[in-house]
Amino acid sequence: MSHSDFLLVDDPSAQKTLFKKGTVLQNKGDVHLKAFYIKKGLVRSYTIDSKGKQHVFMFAPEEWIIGDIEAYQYEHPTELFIDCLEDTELIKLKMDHLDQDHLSHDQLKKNLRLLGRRVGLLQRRVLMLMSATAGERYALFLNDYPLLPNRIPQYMIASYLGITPEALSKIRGQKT
Amino acid sequence: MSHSDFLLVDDPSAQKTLFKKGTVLQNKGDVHLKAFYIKKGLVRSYTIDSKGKQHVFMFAPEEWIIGDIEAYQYEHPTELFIDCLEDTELIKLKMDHLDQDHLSHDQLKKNLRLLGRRVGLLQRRVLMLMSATAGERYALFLNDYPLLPNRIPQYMIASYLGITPEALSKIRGQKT
DNA sequence: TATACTTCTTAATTTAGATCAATGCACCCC
DNA sequence: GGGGTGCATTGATCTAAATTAAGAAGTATA
Repeated sequence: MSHSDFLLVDDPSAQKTLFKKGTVLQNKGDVHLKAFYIKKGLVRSYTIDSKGKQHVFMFAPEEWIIGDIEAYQYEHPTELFIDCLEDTELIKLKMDHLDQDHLSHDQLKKNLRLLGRRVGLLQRRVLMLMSATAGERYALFLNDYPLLPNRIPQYMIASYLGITPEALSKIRGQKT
Repeated sequence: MSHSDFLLVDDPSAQKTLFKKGTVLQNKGDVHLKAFYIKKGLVRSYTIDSKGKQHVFMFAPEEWIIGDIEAYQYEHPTELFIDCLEDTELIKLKMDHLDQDHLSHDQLKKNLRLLGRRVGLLQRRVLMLMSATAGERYALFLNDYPLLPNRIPQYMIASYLGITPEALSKIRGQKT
């Protein structure tokens, strides 16, 4: 599940930078988006719906890439906020690093594998959201990301799972 | 939203075939999976959960590609059934058509764009499943796929949206 | 034409999880 | 050290949608 096979971090257009916890990397409505390759730290993306409620779309720890591929592909302003949950060192990448002309055959193939894994992850998430109860969701999360729970506040995990913090708290309580 | 830019249908390894409505193209547990490019007709993929309930993962009408990229990427047997909702003419593709060595630079780039769109679609679906009410889900579906509802039984649309057929029926009733 | 599926609708009941509300703990900083 | 502010827990209520159950309407089969 690691993204360490992503080599484009050597891209000359890349700029490596350090951000404090809480820094907002992307706001809803932004255009000309970047993607972020996380060297160290933890970043998340989320939306705010019409009722003002936050929904975590994904977490990106070390070696992950985060960004709004949807907005890039369909060429509209992003719906996603992205911010740092920890002090984070990351590399900003141009979104078109995926399919730029100058990329080598091997780089394109690596990117295809990367995107394929992203599709796989999202497929699992969709099926989970359609069929799993709150308890099952948390179990799947623990299974998929055994190291993350210690680093993320529970209300954000709940948001990622599509349940309320209260519901998650109850599940964890009765699970002993 | 069309996939007409997918040119690999000229792949010499491709075999074009005709299937009757109801034909099962893929069973849960299958390995060595194919992908299917739909020339004419309508195909769907779905899972059956632990309680025996079906969940439609996606519909593929003309010019779409369907297959289990998740199982291919992570190299395990598929969870998805795939079957024909109409008499269907399709082209079977090897799964590694995505990143095969012999592909040209342009073909790789086309495939990247294709996968990028798939990621975008799934992102929207995830956010929808996390935040939208039953009514909102149906409205989004009508908006995204204005032509499909006439071709698909309502209980399958409900399944795709993550709601029951009864709930969808009520929504449609009071929407006049 | 009759018979049997399949799909859709409608209504009564139940339930998982949301919402609302109160309390308890940690950390912060000033 | 005292007073916030943010987060987790617990319990009481509420609600959207699931479940259950019946029947209606359409379509295919024989």
